[in-house]
Amino acid sequence: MTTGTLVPVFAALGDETRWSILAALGEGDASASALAGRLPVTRQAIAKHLAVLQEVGLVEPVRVGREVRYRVLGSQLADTARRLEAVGAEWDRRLAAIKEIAEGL
Amino acid sequence: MTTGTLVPVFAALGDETRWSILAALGEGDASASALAGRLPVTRQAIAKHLAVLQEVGLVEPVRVGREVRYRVLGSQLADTARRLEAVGAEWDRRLAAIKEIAEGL
DNA sequence: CGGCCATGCAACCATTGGGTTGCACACCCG
DNA sequence: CGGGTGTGCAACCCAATGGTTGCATGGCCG
Repeated sequence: MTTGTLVPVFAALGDETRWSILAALGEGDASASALAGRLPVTRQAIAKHLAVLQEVGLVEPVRVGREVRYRVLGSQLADTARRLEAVGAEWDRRLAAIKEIAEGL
Repeated sequence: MTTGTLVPVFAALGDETRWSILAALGEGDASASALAGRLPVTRQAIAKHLAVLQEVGLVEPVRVGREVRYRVLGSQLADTARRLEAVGAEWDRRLAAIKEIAEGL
């Protein structure tokens, strides 16, 4: 049910490079070029990654002079975590109920 | 840091079809063939998905007679959720600290 | 104990997607 | 005000992957 816009977020989180970007941003906002300096990929590749991260709301652009810094949004991560936990709990609950019925209790 | 074996789980969760499979399993264990009955994909496709879901520990095979039912493991989902939340909280904390410094407080 | 039914494996196809190079543009700083 | 620096856009490449069909296999159930 609560599957809504959740899947794209996981798709975004299912890439190692994206995590390095997020980790780097976790130490302070940075531009695509700056990130390209400390990661083993091109600036353009990073730009693409930042685009998908922004699209799912995990990151936010901030114009500073002529560059565009990106800020990681931990709150979105926390939100996703909560929704994920809810789904898992629901399945556990339902399966427990089924198991009880199956065991004839 | 805690990036360990987390990414593949998200990659697995980043697919709509896989979620339908998980949702279906959430209503009770089922075999690949049974799932193929209620989903608009081939049995073989489902088998592949079940393989990747099993590999990241989101699902568990259970032999029943000559068929192989699959059980969804909500606990793994809950665990993933907790780890995700921890990472998000960490980033938020660090960024808050940076912000304070930047503001010269 | 024989046939049916579910599984497993393999080859193949099309699309997505991460990555690159190259170029155009825009903007700020000196 | 001019050139370097940072962005954006486009074309292209290759590997991964979601999906299919087809066939082989193997184990229950009647």
